[in-house]
Amino acid sequence: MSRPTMETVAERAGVSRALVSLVMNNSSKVSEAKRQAVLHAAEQLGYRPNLHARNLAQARTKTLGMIINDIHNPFFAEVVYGVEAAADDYGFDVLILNGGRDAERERRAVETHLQFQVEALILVGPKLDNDDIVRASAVVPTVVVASGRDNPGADTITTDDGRGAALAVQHLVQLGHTDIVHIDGAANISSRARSHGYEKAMRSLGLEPRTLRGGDDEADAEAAIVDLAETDSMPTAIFAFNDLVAAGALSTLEAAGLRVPDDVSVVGYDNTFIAELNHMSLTTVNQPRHQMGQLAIRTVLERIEDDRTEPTRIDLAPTLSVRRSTAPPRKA
Amino acid sequence: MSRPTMETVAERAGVSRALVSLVMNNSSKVSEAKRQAVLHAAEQLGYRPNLHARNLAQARTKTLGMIINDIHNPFFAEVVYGVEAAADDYGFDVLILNGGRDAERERRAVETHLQFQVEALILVGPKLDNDDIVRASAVVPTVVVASGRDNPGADTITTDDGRGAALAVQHLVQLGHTDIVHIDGAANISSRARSHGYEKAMRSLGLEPRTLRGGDDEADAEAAIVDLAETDSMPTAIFAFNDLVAAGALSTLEAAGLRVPDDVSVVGYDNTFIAELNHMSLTTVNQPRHQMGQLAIRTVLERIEDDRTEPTRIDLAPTLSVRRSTAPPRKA
DNA sequence: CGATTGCGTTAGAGCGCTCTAAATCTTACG
DNA sequence: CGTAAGATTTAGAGCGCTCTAACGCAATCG
Repeated sequence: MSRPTMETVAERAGVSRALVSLVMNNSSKVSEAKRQAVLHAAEQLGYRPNLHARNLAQARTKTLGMIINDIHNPFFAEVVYGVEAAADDYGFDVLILNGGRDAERERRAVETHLQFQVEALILVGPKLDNDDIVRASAVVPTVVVASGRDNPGADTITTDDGRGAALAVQHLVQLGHTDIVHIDGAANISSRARSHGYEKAMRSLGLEPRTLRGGDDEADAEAAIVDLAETDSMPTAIFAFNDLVAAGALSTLEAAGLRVPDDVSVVGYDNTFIAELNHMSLTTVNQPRHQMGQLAIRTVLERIEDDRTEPTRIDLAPTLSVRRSTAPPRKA
Repeated sequence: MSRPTMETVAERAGVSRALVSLVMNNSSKVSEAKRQAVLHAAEQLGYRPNLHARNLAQARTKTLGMIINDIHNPFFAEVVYGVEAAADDYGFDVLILNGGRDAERERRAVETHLQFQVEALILVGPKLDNDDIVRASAVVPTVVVASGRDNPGADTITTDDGRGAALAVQHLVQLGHTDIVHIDGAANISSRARSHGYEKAMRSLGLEPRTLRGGDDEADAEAAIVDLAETDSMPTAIFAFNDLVAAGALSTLEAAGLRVPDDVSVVGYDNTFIAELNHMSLTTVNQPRHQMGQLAIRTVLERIEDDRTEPTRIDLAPTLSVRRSTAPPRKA
């Protein structure tokens, strides 16, 4: 039961194949009578245009390829929504491929997208290295979202991680904290920028930074906290690399008999929905993810249309979402 | 700078277009010399096969279309990984489209996939109604994952929600609870099955079920809990429709001055990663999501190959993940 | 009334690839 | 040395669609 083609529809409607094509692309120069006839025939046959044929004939696809670092990570979901909304405005389809936190898989995903002749590539938090990105952007306009690397050749949309870290520090200092420890993101791409921001902000306020090695999830916070507890050097506030690390800190602090925020304040990063959970109620740094997604599309499509060649770099301002995990330090 | 085609490669390698095709599909009947020549030429030119042309010529795409209810929801992510792993085994690409919790968007996504000539449709927790599903499965083999409806014409992979609810009840009863309230999922598709399972399990153990209206996220739990507190009819255990509702219950109980699990035990459903967070540590019902994803692919591909026509229905067994939100009731 | 305009419609080539059938080249053997 | 069997390679049609150029026809005009 092979699917009906334009030919079939044309025959049924008693017109030529070309006319059917015109109707399908709702051209204005088709008589109402024929248009109806064609639409009716198409309806009856359950006709559906074959995108592959169309793409081949048009030599363009109106399709964008997006690769998400990890479909697990709710941080990226919001970006996806932003991307989709904007792409929709421009009449582009967005194909999503899951990177699965693995550079090799991402590389294959890029290949698949290129074979699908996507008109642009949107890489959300890619694991790919600079070489891969150069290679990709040589073939097709590429935009990288939420990854602060160089991304030579590609457009880049980020938020200013240094600034975000500074916001966290400033908030804590305003509450009266002076002893603030940072648990970093270890090898994570954004880790450097955030810890630099933290350190710079601390120093500029005349405070001594203390950075401990963390990681990218809950378990990674534990060692750091345990260490603080054992060496009796528990600060009055902790600024964690991301919400998951912060969540880990929350549990471990509690297990050590400390209360948040009474004994220790905790700030996260990313404003994922776990920060929002009432039971967590985590003060955290927010990135305008939806907007980042939208800007990614605008930037890259503008590149297609105006064939700009030099890469653009947009760095948005983060904001702070204050919740109940931070409070003034207990009076000593 | 239009991309190189087979023609270009053939010319460069000094062979015919057909030979290039053979090499690209690594046919065994090509001499090593020519193969090298072709590969080399392709490499130099940065040649990449055009999937649209190939699909058109082959009249098949080796591509599967997946639609996810909501890319936000981490519950679905694991299913995606299962699907991808299995599809990979069979050499199929999986295109993901985001349903965005909206039936209309899903409908458009189905249309897009069909125009891409996908060989099968995988609907993960669809919002579509039965009619839509019938219509889709008339065109292409379709499998529905994690939605307990009829799904006429389509294959269905679910876990037994009734059984899952029973597991929760049995666990609580074994701990010694007899006063167990269920907060349901309101209009949610799986809500009926879970609350029925709960009620049946309660009765069969000689206990009186009490079901309150909930919803599908955190906020929805609040009213129910507040009601229990105000009418002074707080049970010793609560079984929530899903983890988010359970999380809502946790917060609201705490706000009311009750401790979990000391005063009240709480069980969730879905075993999303928030249940796993140490700070939550929620006892919850687990669905074998990865396996569900894999089975979805197997089922639907088997359908393609063996052209089976009657729909299959697979109902997997849930399990219980016991964590720290449940404990024996306090001695009265 | 023949020529002109324009609208609506269509023929036909071509997009990049696969696939069948046929052509060509080797090799082995009597 | 001739030839048949294999092993390689290639010509050419066709996949379903778009797009350009050209065609037919009715209305318009001098």
